[in-house]
Amino acid sequence: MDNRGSVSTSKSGSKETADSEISWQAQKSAMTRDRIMSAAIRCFIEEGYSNLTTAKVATEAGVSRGAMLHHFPSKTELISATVEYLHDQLLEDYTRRVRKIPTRLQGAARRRAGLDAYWGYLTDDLFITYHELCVAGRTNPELQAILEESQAQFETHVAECNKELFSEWVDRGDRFLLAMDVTKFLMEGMAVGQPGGKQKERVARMMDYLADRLEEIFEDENSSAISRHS
Amino acid sequence: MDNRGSVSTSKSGSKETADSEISWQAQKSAMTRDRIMSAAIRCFIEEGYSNLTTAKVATEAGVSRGAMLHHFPSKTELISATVEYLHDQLLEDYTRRVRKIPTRLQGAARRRAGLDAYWGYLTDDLFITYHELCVAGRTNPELQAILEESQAQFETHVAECNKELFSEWVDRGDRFLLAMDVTKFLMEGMAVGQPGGKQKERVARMMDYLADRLEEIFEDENSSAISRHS
DNA sequence: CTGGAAAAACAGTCTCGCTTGTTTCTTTTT
DNA sequence: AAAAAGAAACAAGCGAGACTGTTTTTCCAG
Repeated sequence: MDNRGSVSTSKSGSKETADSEISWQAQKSAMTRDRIMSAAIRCFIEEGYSNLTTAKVATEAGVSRGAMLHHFPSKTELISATVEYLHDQLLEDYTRRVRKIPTRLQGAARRRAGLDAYWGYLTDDLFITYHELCVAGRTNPELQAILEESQAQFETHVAECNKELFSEWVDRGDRFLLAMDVTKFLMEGMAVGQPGGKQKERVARMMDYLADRLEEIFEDENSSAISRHS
Repeated sequence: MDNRGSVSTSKSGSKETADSEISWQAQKSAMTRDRIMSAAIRCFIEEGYSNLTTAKVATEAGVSRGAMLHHFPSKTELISATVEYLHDQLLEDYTRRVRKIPTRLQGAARRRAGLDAYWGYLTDDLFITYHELCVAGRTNPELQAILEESQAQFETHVAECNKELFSEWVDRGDRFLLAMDVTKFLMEGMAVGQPGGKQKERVARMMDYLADRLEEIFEDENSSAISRHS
């Protein structure tokens, strides 16, 4: 809830009340929390959800178990906090990838770059971890509750990003939603599905196919190709 | 390896050597093994991979822990055997769903029924469990080894089934593979992805869209709609 | 300003419960 | 009688969280 992100380390003077807004102690506390949550994510990535222990996280973070238990009284609270932290990281990651698309790209090329950005996001360790947590959440009510909250929030944010990326199409109503769903499901399927052979070629071909379909969805003239079922 | 599937329970007489091929004791042993592996799958479904304990499986199977350890000397061996068992169940499940499609359905209607069958398969508990195991396998080498083996085998089998279902199209080479990949990735994406709101409507719309695209892929006349990138 | 009490951050140890796998014993089948 | 199946008690390891002690920061009385 109180999201005091990463703090700047202005630790030199002890008495200078320049940053009197937030006390030094609170800054230090926030830094430790961040270190611990980052460590937890690394542990998730390395060993998976089921093999996570508080001792490993503490070691990875470079703090004692006692210190960690001070910040996160129970394992559950640690995981909860880490999920929220991960959620923020994911949002930032996606946003960064979208922002990185050069503005000179326009039209179809820009949209294609958007697809590639999304693919990069989906194949990143952060998303893999997120997906793993979702799977674990199926049999863990409290985890699921946390995830559901951030999921809705995230989908909204992605929709915002996409409205910006595909500004030409936002007023297309149903078609816009259809295009977003096709993209989401198809690419997530490739990202989380069981690889099988020749993964790279198949993905490349799918991306081309998908790009074509998106352009097709928004072609006005031939409406028949979009929905025979209406 | 030695796959003595489910055995028929002809337990009445003790001295009748009608089924002298396989001894009664071996039958009993196989039955107990099956009971235990089924119980393990139920435990996977109910509590997930990370919460599985040998004690729970034994209770669920209605045998003592000692008896279970007699058949499966370690937890690892239990899981290995269960994964193979699950793999067989999955194959059977998919085959049964495909076989259930009435032969009177032909052409597009038959293909659409094939999609629905696949969707049923993907949303069944068995597949959910399988996917969960795949996720867990990421950080568990020996589990991954088992899964990889059955994965390749499974994909081959599904391809066989599909050649039967879509016999009109098997000689289309690339397009057939493309169609299968689109189907696989899109539907798996819907099945394992994070639900989000209005799941049912979105899935229904996707299924219609997918069905149309498949028909489109195999339309000969207008080749331009299939691949602009060539 | 400043000494010191209060509070927060941090560290290490201990215990309890859970899970696994071994061992020993009884029952059933051959 | 021998071998296999099944049952139960036992030992060992591990992880979570409680507990106790130490250091650092804050804040206020003097």
